Amino acid sequence: MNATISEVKNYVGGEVTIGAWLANKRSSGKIQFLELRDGTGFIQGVVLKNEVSEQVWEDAKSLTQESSLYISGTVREDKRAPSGFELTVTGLSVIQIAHDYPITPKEHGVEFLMDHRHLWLRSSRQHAILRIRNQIIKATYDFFNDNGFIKVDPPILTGSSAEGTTDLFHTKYFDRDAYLSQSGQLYMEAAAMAFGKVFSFGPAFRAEKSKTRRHLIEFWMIEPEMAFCDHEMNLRVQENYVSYIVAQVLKNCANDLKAIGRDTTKLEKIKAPFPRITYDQAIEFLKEQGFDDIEWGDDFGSPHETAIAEHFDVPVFVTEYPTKVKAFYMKPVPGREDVVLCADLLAPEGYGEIIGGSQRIDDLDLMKKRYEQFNLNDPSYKWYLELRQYGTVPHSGFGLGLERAVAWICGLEHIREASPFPRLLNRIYP
RNA sequence: UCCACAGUAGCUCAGCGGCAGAGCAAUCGGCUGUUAACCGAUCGGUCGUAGGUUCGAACCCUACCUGUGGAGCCA
Repeated sequence: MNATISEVKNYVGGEVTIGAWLANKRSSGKIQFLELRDGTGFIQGVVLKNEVSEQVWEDAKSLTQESSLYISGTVREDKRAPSGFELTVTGLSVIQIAHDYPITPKEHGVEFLMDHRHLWLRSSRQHAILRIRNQIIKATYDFFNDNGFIKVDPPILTGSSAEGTTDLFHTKYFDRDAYLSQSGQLYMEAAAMAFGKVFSFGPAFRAEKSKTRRHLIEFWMIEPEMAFCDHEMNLRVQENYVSYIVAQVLKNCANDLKAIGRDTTKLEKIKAPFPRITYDQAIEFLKEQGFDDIEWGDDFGSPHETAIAEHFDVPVFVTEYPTKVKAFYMKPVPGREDVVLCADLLAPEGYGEIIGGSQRIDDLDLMKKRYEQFNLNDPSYKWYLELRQYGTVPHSGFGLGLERAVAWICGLEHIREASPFPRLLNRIYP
């Protein structure tokens, strides 16, 4: 019977054949222990010299780390095995003997592992992280589909920048200039005016020389946008969504969280509603904490964000930032033009901003004024202004960085492990 | 772009002015319950690159290259 390692528990006492790689091997004269992996899990195969043919014994002896094979054996429950099951080997067929596999069972440095990312993905730790990433992706699709959103995909190649602040990757669009998208938000606003509630999930590119544990050059972003939705409703969607993905990971990835040593008691506290503080209050708080390098009107630096987030053990919304430090499309707080209806969601444990969101300007005249202020009268922005011209409505949305969420939920030291093939400053290989 | 730290065997590191080292990996041998197995042996080097100081440089100095951490910017 062909089986995967994850299915082996259904065949106790029976004989199975598994396609696998050799993760490690320990031998002892007349007994060999083969640590096998097949992508679904790990199992130990036990080869006994006086119970198998000479050929099987010699083939087992020839196996090296990451050699590929089909292996047959009898499934047995065993308390000594980490998974509870072992395979008493009856036969094996070598596909390929691998020579000099670079990643050994000992420790390695970051540079070496990143150079071998295509092989590093085979390790149990990377497996656990990427399975949790997959669970977050699945939970994202489920959450938005179950709440009346439809997925609409914004373009990746664009003729102009969405916010004008960050550096974009430049490319050619036949004989014209084009850029890789840093955000699909403006397009999602158009989609929201067509479908009501929409979300996107796709790659974003930022050509910034950022070099920290929180930054990727290419990352995946989830960007919901909702018509007839104000700032307050927007925050509620955000806290419900984040609580949902954390709950789904806790429910469905217990083994993976254990494999990477995540303290799940910290995740169990992540339940909506989340605390909120205004920018005004945050500035006051920072002054009390002894920060003298920030004044009202400045955007927060990393140390400021960390100080605020450390004060809470759940994510915290910082709301109503000064108009001048935020994007041109954010709606001012009624009766107070100097701050806008926006919020950043700061993750606990120093993981920084995982969501940025706002209510958007719906007033045509105000948006025209912003176009003047931000010099957006280029024809490529005309369509965005027209969204306010033909049946404008209050609307809001946000963007969540997938890898930052993965890094936080997994408790990773660095965001690079949250992406299968991370693009970092000076690294586009493999 | 700026600041800090680091490049020595395939990998992780020690050596810090006087003979180039260890553990792991690899290769060979031993062991019937191993879990990063263990034990013995063998193999393994342009000390990042270029220049300088010195009787003598892996070690001190200068420049460059590469990497890592951080700042700014952001999700």
